[in-house]
Amino acid sequence: MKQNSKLSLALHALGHMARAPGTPMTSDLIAQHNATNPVVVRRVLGLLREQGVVRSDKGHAGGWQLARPADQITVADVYTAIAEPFVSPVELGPTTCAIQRAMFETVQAAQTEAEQVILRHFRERSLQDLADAMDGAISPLHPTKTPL
Amino acid sequence: MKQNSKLSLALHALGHMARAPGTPMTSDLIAQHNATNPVVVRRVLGLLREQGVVRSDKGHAGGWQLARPADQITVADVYTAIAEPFVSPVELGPTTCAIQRAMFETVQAAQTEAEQVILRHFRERSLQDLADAMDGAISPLHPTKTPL
DNA sequence: TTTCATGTAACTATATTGGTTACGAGAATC
DNA sequence: GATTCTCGTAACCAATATAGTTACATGAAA
Repeated sequence: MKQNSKLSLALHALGHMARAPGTPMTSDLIAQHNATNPVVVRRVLGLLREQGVVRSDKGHAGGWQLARPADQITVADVYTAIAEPFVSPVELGPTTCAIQRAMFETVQAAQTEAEQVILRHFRERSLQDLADAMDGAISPLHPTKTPL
Repeated sequence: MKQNSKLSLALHALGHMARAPGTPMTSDLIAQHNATNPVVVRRVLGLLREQGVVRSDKGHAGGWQLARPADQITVADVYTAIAEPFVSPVELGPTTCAIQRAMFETVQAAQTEAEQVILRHFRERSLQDLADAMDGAISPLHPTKTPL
């Protein structure tokens, strides 16, 4: 796995869950599909469970599945559950320097708006949209490939 | 120094340079002001020199100064010279999975627009704006504190 | 009771980042 | 010309963050 890997892992796994509602996926299976470790999968999906996005069950026929229909879960739900914003805020220690404060304000304003843009994008995408990609259905947000 | 430290260091230093045009600042002085090391300062400002934002001179009365007037250098110039975008693109290895590709497109679209937003903000700010902050002048982008 | 699966702690491995040391080169001063 | 000041850069070290791994406990179904 590489960077931003948690979100990739989560979205990929949930996308597949969206295609087989009611059929739990095991951490082991997900790990294999993503060239990683079951424990890592549990760590990531555990964050989603805390936010009520997925549920997990132990024992035979156990595993992970969506907590509600795929069209009622947005990419933003997953993104915020991961709790790792793309733009991590700059920090400003105690300073008396007006230049530093001015710089900080500028950077922070840009970062805040950037993060909002990301959330806006992600709110417009459901897991169902991702799952539909497998049927060759192209999302309305990329009309370039529309059949006609 | 902490995270995003390069940009902070650079903007802080250049902000001060903007207030004393023609007077070079040494790496040593900048390092002290930022609780870091002269070598680190040279590494960061070296990136800016490559992009023609600052110049450096050796020997007595040497040091760093702006390569052009402060009102002709934007925060975006500095930001891009640092070459460390706030939103680092997700990577997608070779995959045949349509869900992964759909996910990748969604994330990438959001990231691209977010980065554009950041650049737009930064292009509207010059080093002169930052320097003016020391005179109590409040930037037009934060009219809340306008004297009246 | 065995097996399957998650839950979680603890440790290890690796990558990134910044800090440090060391040495070289050019420019001004003495 | 020698000294001093400054940047330029390579090489190494330390700290941090992230993911991978092992180990063991818990709960549920067969």
